[in-house]
Amino acid sequence: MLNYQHTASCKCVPQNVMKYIPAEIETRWQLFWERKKTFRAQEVVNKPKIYVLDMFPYPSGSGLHVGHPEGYTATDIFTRYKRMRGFNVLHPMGWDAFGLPAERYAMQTNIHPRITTGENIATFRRQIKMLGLSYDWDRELDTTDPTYYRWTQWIFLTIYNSWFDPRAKKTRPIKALIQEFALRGSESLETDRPFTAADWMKKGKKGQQDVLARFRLAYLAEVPVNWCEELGTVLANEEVDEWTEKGYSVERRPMRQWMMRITAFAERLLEDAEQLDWPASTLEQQRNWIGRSEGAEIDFPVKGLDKPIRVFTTRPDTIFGATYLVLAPEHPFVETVTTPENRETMLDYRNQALKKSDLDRGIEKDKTGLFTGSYAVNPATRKEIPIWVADYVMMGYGTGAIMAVPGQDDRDWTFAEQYGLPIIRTVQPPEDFSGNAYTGEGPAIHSEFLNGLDVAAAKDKIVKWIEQKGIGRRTTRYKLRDWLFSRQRYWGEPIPIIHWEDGTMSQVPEPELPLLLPDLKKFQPSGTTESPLALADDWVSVVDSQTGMKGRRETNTMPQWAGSCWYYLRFCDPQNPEQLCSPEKEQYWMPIDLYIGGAEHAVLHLLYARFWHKVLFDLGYVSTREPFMKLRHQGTILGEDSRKMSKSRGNVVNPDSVVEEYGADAMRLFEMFMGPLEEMKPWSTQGVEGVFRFLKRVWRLFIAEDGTIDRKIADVRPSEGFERLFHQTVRKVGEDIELLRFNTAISQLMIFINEAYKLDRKPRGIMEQFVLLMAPFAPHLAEELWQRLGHDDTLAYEAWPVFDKEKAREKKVEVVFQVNGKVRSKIQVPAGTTETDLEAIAMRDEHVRRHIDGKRIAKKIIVKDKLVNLVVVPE
RNA sequence: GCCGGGGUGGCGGAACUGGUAGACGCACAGGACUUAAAAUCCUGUGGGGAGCAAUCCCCGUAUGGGUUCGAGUCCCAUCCUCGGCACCA
Repeated sequence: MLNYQHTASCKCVPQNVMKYIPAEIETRWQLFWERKKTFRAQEVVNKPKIYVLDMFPYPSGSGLHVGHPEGYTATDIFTRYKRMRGFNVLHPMGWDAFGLPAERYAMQTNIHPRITTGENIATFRRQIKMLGLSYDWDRELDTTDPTYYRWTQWIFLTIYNSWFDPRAKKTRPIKALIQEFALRGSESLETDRPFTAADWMKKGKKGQQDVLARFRLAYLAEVPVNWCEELGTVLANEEVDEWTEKGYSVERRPMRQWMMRITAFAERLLEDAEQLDWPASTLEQQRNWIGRSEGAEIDFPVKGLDKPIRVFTTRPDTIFGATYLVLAPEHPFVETVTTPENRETMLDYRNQALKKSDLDRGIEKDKTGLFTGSYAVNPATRKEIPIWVADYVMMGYGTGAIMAVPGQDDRDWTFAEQYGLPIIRTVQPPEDFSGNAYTGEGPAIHSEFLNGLDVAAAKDKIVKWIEQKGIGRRTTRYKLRDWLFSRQRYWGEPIPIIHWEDGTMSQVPEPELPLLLPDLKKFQPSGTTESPLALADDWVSVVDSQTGMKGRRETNTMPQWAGSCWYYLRFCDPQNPEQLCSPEKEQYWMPIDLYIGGAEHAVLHLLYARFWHKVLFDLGYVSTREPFMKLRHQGTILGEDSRKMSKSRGNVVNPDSVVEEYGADAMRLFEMFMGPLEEMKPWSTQGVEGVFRFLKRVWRLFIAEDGTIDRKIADVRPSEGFERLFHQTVRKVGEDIELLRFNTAISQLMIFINEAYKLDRKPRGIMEQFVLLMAPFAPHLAEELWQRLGHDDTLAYEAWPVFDKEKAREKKVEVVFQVNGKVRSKIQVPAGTTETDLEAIAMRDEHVRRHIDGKRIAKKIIVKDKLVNLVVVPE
């Protein structure tokens, strides 16, 4: 049944073609594959599955870059190999097509982004098809297609309608929380503002929504954002660098924005990452980004105030050295603790700090700060310590307040020196220590009951003390912040929310999805901080048909990451009109067995997608904890001058011209032969010529000058040596593909060809099998040869050659004779020659004798099939 | 500064759990074919030295140490480089 769609033969082969002309062969086979749907994945069948995914591209106006085919070819080789090994392969491609460039182009030309996006996709599709990649094109998808973004919106609503239950460490429907509040209030949940069931009922719709917003996984909040005036949009912290590098400026301002509560998943994102087969550096980056740190929260009473200042520290053991407190400028206590005479300068200082982004604050080396005029009490020493405000403390991390311990912290030391604040060491530095703050290990000093304890023990003891006194507790904090989800753009998924005039909001009812983007007559920024959608009056204004209440649609759209957060799920069931993906198909195909894409997505895409996946997992829509089991990055391809490719340097290589000149097979082969997949490596035109020459050699080995199969390929028995090489080649190529080491697999194919050239008669059976080995790498050439060898079906599902371990074994091996570790002689012996025999041969060897004569043999090391090493000493 | 990856011929890169360093390709040189060139095929090619020669000797995987019969591979220190993070308390 499997091959029924492949059995028709292609009748259009011009049998007289004798030269290797890639353009001719390649277009013909690409057409064949397309017509026969050769690479269509089968629906759930009783066959091992494998899901191999490329990170889908943003179809930019400049077309495919040579970096794209690198990863795509790698997965293509892998999947073609797996098909031949009997796997049901899912290998799809699609377009991450929402994005700022199309919108900016629309603003300049007033051409709808849908049109430019469509054109760009057409270019990308053509270029990708020209490489002969074995995608199942029936599953092609486009994030800007309403039938796709309908489900992006659905997922948004699902997230909006969920909360994270810290007791179960799990996502639950918001309905469950509403029920709980109605029944028991907030009693079993930790919250700043607790309430009873009765309170809840009295709150009213708006009041209840405000409470729920504090729990929903998607929520609106007033947050300081990175606003880019030229782009007319906010940017996520992660995106700021990208745009500032391009020369855009970003300012800090508070805005009401949609956020996603990714922080609730920090621990799980960290924990579950341990199971993943990902590059160490990527896991490390994610760990870094999440930034877990263990420590304690401690309350410091404020003189003349009934509320204490709560600080977070990872070094509670140093509390006896806490000689002052520092609040972030944004800290809510700043106004209350600042004494009237300091008020004016303080407000001034705060306003300045607010304008700076975290980035700017980081760049400034000098620390600035102001004394508030108030004092707190160090609960350990019971001494009064001054409260300062300084912008080296960030509101977004910990509690936005620190206990400053200059003796053990470099930043605090610098600040303390600058403002003449006391410094007390509470950890004894080693005698030879000459620095300022000492952050290393050592016994506690000046710390009363902690004295003598090492850091870990002191931490333990002081935390117990703090908890006993009820002034704090052990906690874990994360650097990870909630994900700023809204963008002031037109070309993105509309957020399906309506804001009503009574201050409440509601979601667009599910049957009304997709909420389509309105057509705009003119593409221009709204002129306010809203997206251009605000200009579409008809679209924005809504009236509730039942109550007549007026409302406005949410005008923010989703970030580009949204569509790529779940596309891998849609590929499993791309046309399903009822569900984002049927559970049956999801269970069959997921998780992704191999995912290849750029390292630049190490934190952004890969973290966001994992987050959404976990929400969907908790709610039962997906069956795996993690989406991407094995991840690899392709290395950057540099220009021929070993520098980054860029238009300004004029070293950009265009895939179109490479394919035109050498063909897709040569392009594929070269990109794989350049070096290890993950490494950065320079382009080389001569290298392309080298692999092109190899392909021509393969061609000429099979095809005689008159275009028929070369008569040297005949039904003869292979020599033992050639047969051995063949079996070794099958083994090596198979192993290397499994390990994604394509460069060494190709070199083995070259070795085989070099040997085959030396033969007068080439055994047909082996040569045909060799064509199959070539197929994943140079599929067009392989198909062509396969057909000319008399097969009338595609080789895509031919069984991968098997090797015989016995036949691959070398019968003779070279053994080296060393004297004192230096190679003095080499001989050929039958494999398996015993140690005793080896020793005897070595002792007779004239080269060996020359070096041992007149000396005493102190030691003999003999390794079978490898070497004999004689250690001699002067007599 | 911290974390992670990596330094191998003229170049891209090979080298299994420590066991012949430089596979394969590029470039280069010589030869064959050709009127000639291109293409193609064959041979050679880490550096230095001795010899008419077959051959032999020394050095060599960033640097300096160490472990070992034996180190590109393991350990320590240093230098360089790429990537990430960076007032994260």
